[in-house]
Amino acid sequence: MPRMSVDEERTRQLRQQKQQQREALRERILEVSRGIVRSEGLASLSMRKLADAIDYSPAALYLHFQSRGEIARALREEGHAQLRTAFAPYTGIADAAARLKAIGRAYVEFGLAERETYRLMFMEDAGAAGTSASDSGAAMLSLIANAFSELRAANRLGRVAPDAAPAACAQAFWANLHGIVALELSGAALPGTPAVELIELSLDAWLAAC
Amino acid sequence: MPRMSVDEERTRQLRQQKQQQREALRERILEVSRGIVRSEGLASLSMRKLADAIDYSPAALYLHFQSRGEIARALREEGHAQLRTAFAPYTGIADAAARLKAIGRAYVEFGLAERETYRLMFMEDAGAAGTSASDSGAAMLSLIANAFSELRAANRLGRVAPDAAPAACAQAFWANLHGIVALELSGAALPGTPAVELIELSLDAWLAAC
DNA sequence: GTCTATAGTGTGATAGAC
DNA sequence: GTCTATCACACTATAGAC
Repeated sequence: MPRMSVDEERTRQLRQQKQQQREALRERILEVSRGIVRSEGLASLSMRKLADAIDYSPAALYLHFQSRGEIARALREEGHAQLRTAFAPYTGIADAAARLKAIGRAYVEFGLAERETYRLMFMEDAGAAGTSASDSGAAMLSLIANAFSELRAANRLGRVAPDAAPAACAQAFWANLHGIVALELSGAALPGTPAVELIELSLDAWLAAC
Repeated sequence: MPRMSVDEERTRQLRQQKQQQREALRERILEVSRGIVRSEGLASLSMRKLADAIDYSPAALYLHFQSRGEIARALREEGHAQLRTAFAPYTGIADAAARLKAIGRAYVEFGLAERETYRLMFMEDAGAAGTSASDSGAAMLSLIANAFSELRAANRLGRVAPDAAPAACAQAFWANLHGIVALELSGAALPGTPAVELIELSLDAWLAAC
C-alpha cells in the first residue's frame, strides 16, 4: 500500500463518497422505475413521472441514464436474472423430463406473477436496441435444449420427432410456454380454462411418454 | 311499390347518393388505414397521417368513426375474417388430425405473412373495448375443439390426456401456435430455427400418434 | 359535411443558469 | 449535479365558421 499525504487521503475519501452517492441515486432511479413498470407497465414509465417520484428534475435522470430506453434495458436484464432465479431450484433435477416440467411450470408461473415485467422481457418490440436474443434467453433455451438432448439420448422422446435438433425442440417447447402466458396477458385467452391447466396439458403433449 | 311524386323521387335519389358517398368515404378511410397498419403497424396509425392520406381534415374522420379505437376495431374484425378465409380450404378435411395440422400451418402462415395485422388481432392489449374473446377467436377455437373431440371419440389422442376437455386442449394447442408466431414477431426467437420447422415439431408433439 | 384552428395533454431530451 | 425553462414534437378530439 503506497503512502499517502493527508490531502491525498481526504480527496480519496471524498471521491469515494461521491461515487457512492452516484450509485445510490442510480439504484434509487431503478427502484422506482421497477415499481412503476411492475404495476403500470413500461408504457407508463415516463421521465417526468419518474422524476417526480424521486423528487428530482427530469434533467437529473439523464446524468445517470442516457435515455429512457437504457432504463428499460436495465429493467429487462433484472427480469431475466429474476427468471433465472426462479429456475434455480429445478435445474438440478436429475430426470430430464421432470426437470423440463418443473421449469415449464416455473416459467408460466413467473409470467403470470410478474405480468408487466414479462411483457417488458418478451412482448415488447425488440426492434430497437440489442435485445434478448443474446440475453439470458439463450441461457434458458440451452437449459431446455440440454434436457431434450438427454431425453433423446435415453430414447425417451415418444412422439416428438426423435431426429429433430434439440435446439429446435427447445424453441418449439418454449413457444408453447410463451403462448400460454402471452394469450393470458393480452386478454385473448378465453376465461374458461385457467393457464395452470393449459400448462399441464402442454407438458403432457410434449412429455407424456417420458 | 307506392306511387311517388317527381319531387319525392328526386329527394329519394339524392338521399341514396349521399348515403353511397358516405359509405364510399368510410370504405376509403378503412382502406388507407389498412395500408398503414399493414405496413407500419397500429402504433403508426394517427388521425393526422390518415387525414393527410385521404386528403381530408382530421375532423372529417370523426364523422365516420367515433374514435381511433373504432377504426382499429374495424380492422381487427377484417383480420379475423381474413383468417377465417385462410382456414376455409381446410375445414372440410375429413380426418381430424390432418385437419388440425392444416389449420395450424395456415394459422402460423397467416401470422407470418400479415405480421402487423396479426399483432393488431392477438398481441395488442385487449384491455379497453370489447375484444376477441367473443370474436371469431371463439369460432376458431371451436373449430379446433371439435377436431379434438373427434380425435377423442376415435380414441386417437395418444399421449394428450384423453379425459381433458376438448376446449382446454384446443386452447393449449392454440397457445402453441400463437407462441410460435409471437416469438417470431417480437424478435425474441433465435434466428437458428425457422418458424416453419417449429410448427412441424409442435404438430408432431400434439398429433404424432394420430 | 367539411373545413380551419386550436385546445389540451402528453412525450423525450436539452440549454444554460447556478 | 441539479435546477428551471423550454424546444420540438406527437397525439386525440372538439368548437365554430362556412
